[in-house]
Amino acid sequence: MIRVVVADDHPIVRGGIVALLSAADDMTVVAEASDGLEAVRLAAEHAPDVVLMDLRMPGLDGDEATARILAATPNVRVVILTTYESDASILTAIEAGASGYLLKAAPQEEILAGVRSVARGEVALAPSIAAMLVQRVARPAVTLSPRETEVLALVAQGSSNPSIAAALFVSEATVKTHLLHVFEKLGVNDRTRAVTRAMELGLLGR
Amino acid sequence: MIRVVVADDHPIVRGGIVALLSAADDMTVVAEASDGLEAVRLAAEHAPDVVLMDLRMPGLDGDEATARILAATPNVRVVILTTYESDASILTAIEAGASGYLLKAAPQEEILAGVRSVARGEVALAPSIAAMLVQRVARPAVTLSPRETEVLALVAQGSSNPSIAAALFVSEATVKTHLLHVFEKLGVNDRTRAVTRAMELGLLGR
DNA sequence: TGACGCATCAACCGATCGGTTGATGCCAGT
DNA sequence: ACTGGCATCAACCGATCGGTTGATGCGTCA
Repeated sequence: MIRVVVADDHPIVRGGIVALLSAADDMTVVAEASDGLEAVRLAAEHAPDVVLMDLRMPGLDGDEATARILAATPNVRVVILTTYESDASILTAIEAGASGYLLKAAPQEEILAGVRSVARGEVALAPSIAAMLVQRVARPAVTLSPRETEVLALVAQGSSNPSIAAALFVSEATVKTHLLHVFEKLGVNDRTRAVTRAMELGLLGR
Repeated sequence: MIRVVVADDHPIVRGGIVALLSAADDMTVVAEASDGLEAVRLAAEHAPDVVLMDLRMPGLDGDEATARILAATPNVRVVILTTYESDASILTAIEAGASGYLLKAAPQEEILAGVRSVARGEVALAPSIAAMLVQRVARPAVTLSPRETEVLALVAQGSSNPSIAAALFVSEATVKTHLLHVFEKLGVNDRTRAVTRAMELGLLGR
């Protein structure tokens, strides 16, 4: 019997997940959480086999909750179940130690099979996530340095190079250098496209 | 007995919705659709009291499906049930004739109450949607002309004014004039902020 | 008819941007 | 010690951008 804690901030979605798992002969839902912090607390309290958790929740997101759950209860395995998110957020969850990443758009049988795999100690990835990881290994992702990200975020707010320089207590030449590095990394030629491209890649918040 | 067609492309979410409605004494789910086209077909076939439908679905989105359902079966009422979307997409659904707009994050009782209101001929709005509509009436939304939108989309792709002018077979002065109008309307001072602001407002696709 | 929104266009000017060509220094890893 | 990434900085220059000040013409609506 696979013991599961379910965490999702949408009650109607959580209801659907609980109903699906409860109908399976080999699973039982031992607790339900509506945010990341509650998921961490219930995992510690119930020591389930699997925490099945959304990624985007109020307060504490699923990736941070994953890290905390695994730090506190290393025998628990975490499966992320979410709508498609950016490559960057998927990778953050996997780097945090999630053993599975499943999509809500998947057929119900695929979600059940994923939970079972993870309970057996395997890794379960939705096919599109697996494909993304394969591609990522073949061609490592673009990353921006913290400073580059900081400068680009100010660009996205409409700041000019001189005003960014003033805000960050550096010279315009420094701002410009950071931006040129960003353009190189993202393969773009101007600030506006850099912003939209970074958003597409999940490197800049929306 | 309120007869409902449920439309959502995520099987696990649809399962949660169906479970919730089926557990209510006064509701029965007469059919389930996994996309907008199927919702239109099932509404015509079953003539339910209410179609409870997601907004963002493959093939045909909920707003277009709403318009088609109402054109073909005017006695059916449509309730949109979705995660939060942009103000613009909410308005499009309401303009298409949806009688309700509910959020998946809502408590289950609120979703049931919303469906009952709509079945009675009333309008059901999630509180945050109602608040947005009130604000919208008090302060009408920004809109961009088709040409302004076209120019701004090219800006978002990193095109310079000269290249936009060439692409659209107009002069640079025309491009610049459109952009200046966009800046005025959006209350911004530069192209980059215009793009991000328009995305925030749902005026430019992501 | 007049007003408004939209689309189109021009010229001038200062500010900003992007590219280029360097440079220094710090830190971490091999 | 060396290398690479990151952060910082400068000067010059041409291209682009944004603001300003106009203008015309079309279609729609009251």
